Amino acid sequence: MLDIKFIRQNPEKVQKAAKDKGIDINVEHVLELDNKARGLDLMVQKLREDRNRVAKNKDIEKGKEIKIRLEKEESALKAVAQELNEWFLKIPNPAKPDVKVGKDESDNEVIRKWGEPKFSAKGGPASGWDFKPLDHLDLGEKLGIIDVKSASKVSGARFAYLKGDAVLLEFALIQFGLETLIKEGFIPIVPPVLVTKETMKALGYMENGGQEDMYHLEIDDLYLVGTAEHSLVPMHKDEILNAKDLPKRYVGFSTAFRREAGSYGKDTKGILRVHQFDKLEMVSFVKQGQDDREHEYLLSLEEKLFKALEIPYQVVKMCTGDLGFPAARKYDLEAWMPGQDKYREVTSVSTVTDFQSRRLNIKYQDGNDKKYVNILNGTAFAIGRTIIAILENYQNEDGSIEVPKVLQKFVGKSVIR
RNA sequence: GGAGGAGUCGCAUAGUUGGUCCAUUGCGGGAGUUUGCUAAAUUCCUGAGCUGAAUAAGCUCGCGUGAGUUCGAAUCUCACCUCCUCCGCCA
Repeated sequence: MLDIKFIRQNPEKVQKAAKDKGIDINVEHVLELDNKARGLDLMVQKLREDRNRVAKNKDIEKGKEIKIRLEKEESALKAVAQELNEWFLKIPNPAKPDVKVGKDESDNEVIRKWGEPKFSAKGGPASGWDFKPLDHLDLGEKLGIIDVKSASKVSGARFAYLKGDAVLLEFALIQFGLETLIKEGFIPIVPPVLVTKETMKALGYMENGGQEDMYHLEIDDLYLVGTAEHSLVPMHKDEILNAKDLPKRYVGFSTAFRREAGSYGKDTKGILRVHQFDKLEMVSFVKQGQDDREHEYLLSLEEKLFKALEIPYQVVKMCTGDLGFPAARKYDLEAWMPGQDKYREVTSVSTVTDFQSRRLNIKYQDGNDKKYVNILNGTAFAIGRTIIAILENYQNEDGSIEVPKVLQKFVGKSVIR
């Protein structure tokens, strides 16, 4: 949610920002409702003033008269305020000025690359590789560490069993990620994975069809989180943090649940796109105006982790059309995946500025002022996809897998065979 | 699931025969003054908004949430939510 004052003062800016994100809203209509609500509010306040004065004088007759008028105005105000709120919440967070205006992912920009893509079709055997790489599912099945078939019997499509050394890899990634981030001062958290509808709404993910991708438990009206962010960010709902305690950084470990509605037929092979996967997620709460710096910091940590794994990647900066509703800027880190001969998204880091903290009412006390915090979130490891990248990049001709050096002490071996 | 108890302006507290409560006090936080420093003393400010050029003045709302009773509710009624204690069940 934006500051209504900001919308009053910059209606055309807000309108354009929504358009850039491909979201259809009518700012003028919102301002009309706002105007109407303010007029009614003024009248209601005046009547209440009269009422209070009359009550003090114990003028019962006059009080009765005011009461009737007040009830009428109050219900009118309530109706307008409700309609206003409905439209108001549909206004997306504008992108930062440095974000490129674009329609969809085809307009995203690759801003840097790291590492030499192995097994690249372009470089091919010429670059020293004399066998054709397998994809993660072929490797995983050969090694007996990924089982999609059994999962489909038990749970349906887009689920998987990780077995044996894949499980060791998962826990190694978690340990390595935690070790790295705890050194940076992050507080580790295991959060709830079920949250209320109010929480999801407050996060701004129920707008524009966002609820389509979340599992909903009807009897209890609870939602399964799509990422730990969904329960980490609202942890401080309705709180006033101390400026001294900022920045506050958390690293959460949880399972993420996604319906993947609308992605039928896309990435159906293996565990690239599944309904359930585990994830290490970073969330930062920072002071106003410090989100840009924090954004670069979180991105640098993501890069640090993948550099440590020695997996080639590229950093992609999202254009306005690919940002999502609450984000003001977003970077994806795409790891090289030889099985597909392309880079695929493995992490994502966004600043939502004060968009979520307004709805969630998370402030900090800075001197005498109470200000809304800026919130950022980013992936440390999406475990499943990181395992894919490891299997495919570290494969040998015989189908065995070298274990990345930094993970060896956690896996307890240097080769998976 | 059952029985009790409780939810007050960052934290902790006072206030329930309805009417100087537009809510007490302490701590924390902020601004200033004083003492050479550390530290302490002391004054003022410290819920959210609205009208307004205004750091002038005034007003409204706010005591878990939402309804209701009333001329008037933190105080009365109802529903709901959350937390605590005990019992039952269970990883």
